[in-house]
Amino acid sequence: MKRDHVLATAERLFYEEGFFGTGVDRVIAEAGVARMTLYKHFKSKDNLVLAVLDRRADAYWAQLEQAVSQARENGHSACRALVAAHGDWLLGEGRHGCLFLKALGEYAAQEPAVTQRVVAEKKRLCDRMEVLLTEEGHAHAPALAVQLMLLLEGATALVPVMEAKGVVTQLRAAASQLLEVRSG
Amino acid sequence: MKRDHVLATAERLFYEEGFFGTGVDRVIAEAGVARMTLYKHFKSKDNLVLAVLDRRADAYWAQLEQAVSQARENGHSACRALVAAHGDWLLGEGRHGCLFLKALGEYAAQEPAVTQRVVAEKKRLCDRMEVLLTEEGHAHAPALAVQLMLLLEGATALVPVMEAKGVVTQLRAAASQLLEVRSG
DNA sequence: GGTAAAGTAGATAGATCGTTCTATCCATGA
DNA sequence: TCATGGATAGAACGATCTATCTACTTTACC
Repeated sequence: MKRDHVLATAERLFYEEGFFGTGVDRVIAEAGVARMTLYKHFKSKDNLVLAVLDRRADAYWAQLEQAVSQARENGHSACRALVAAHGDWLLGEGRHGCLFLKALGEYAAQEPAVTQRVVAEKKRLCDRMEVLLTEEGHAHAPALAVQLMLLLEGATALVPVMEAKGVVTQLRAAASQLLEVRSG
Repeated sequence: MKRDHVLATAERLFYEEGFFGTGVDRVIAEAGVARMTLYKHFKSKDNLVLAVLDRRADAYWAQLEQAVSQARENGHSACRALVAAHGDWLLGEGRHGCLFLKALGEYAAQEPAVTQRVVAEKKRLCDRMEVLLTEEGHAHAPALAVQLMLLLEGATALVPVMEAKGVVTQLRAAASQLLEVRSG
């Protein structure tokens, strides 16, 4: 299907050059499809943007949940696995920061659907973290989940402007420290 | 001067609605000045963007350094004061995240001067933190500075999508924990 | 082999973008 | 009083934007 090819191309361009900075002409040129092909699958650019966010979230969560499953099979901490998987994601696909926050920054004042989608995405991650923390017997799981979110989002934000490997290293170190103190 | 009024208006609009999302027409309309007044003070929109970043940095650093000075006068930890001041900044002026990273997201692929400016800004904060940590006798100051940066940037990134007061509360709590462990 | 769907190229519309230009207004100080 | 210079409104430029339309070609399937 051309649909996913357009989607993949749009995701890459939006991520590298911004949403407003990437015109529809650019997307179809790089995807090598006709303009009407794009508008057949997505009724507007806003619609395409939302579809791109969904695609990105799917890939991210697939990587995260696989790491969590694997940790469970090996009897390792799922929380640590999640943090580590986020770090891996950043090194592999996160060079330009968080696509969701990027979308929020450009569309917040103009497209409520984007705001809603981004808020839901971050809540999902925070909730997931909280569940894992609770399962592993941490006290104050909600507060600790927010603290770990700070580290994850901080790393995502800094990867574009600092040395990526160093950022991820310190992400793991700091998360370890926050997890140590309160765990049994 | 009209210059600063244009600058203040542009800063607000760029921050709330994005750089590409805010046209020059919008800036001059909200500032209540003529088009040529803007172009007399700023030779292009890109130029205006860079000036807005400088203005924003000035306000941010004034607030931060004042807190550091005050902490020193009272014999308190300057590191903690810096973290706390960043939290205060977020609650007051940080509703929509980091203006610099927002600019990076929109202009990175297109205007190298913006990238350079943003990288320098983040480096400045990290270096400042490292100096304060060293002064207060923390071991591994460079690594710890990055870890605290993760928390600061994470809080900045999350304020737009989560409850702001909770985010800042956990920022302080997590920073306390990272600072406790290694301090004498 | 024929039919229906999917994709193609390209023109087009209408809006908005950043930027420049002109012509007019109004304040200040000599 | 008059000149100078900054600010004004608004027209205009070419470029670019999203979106639509038409007409033609390819693909896939019964």
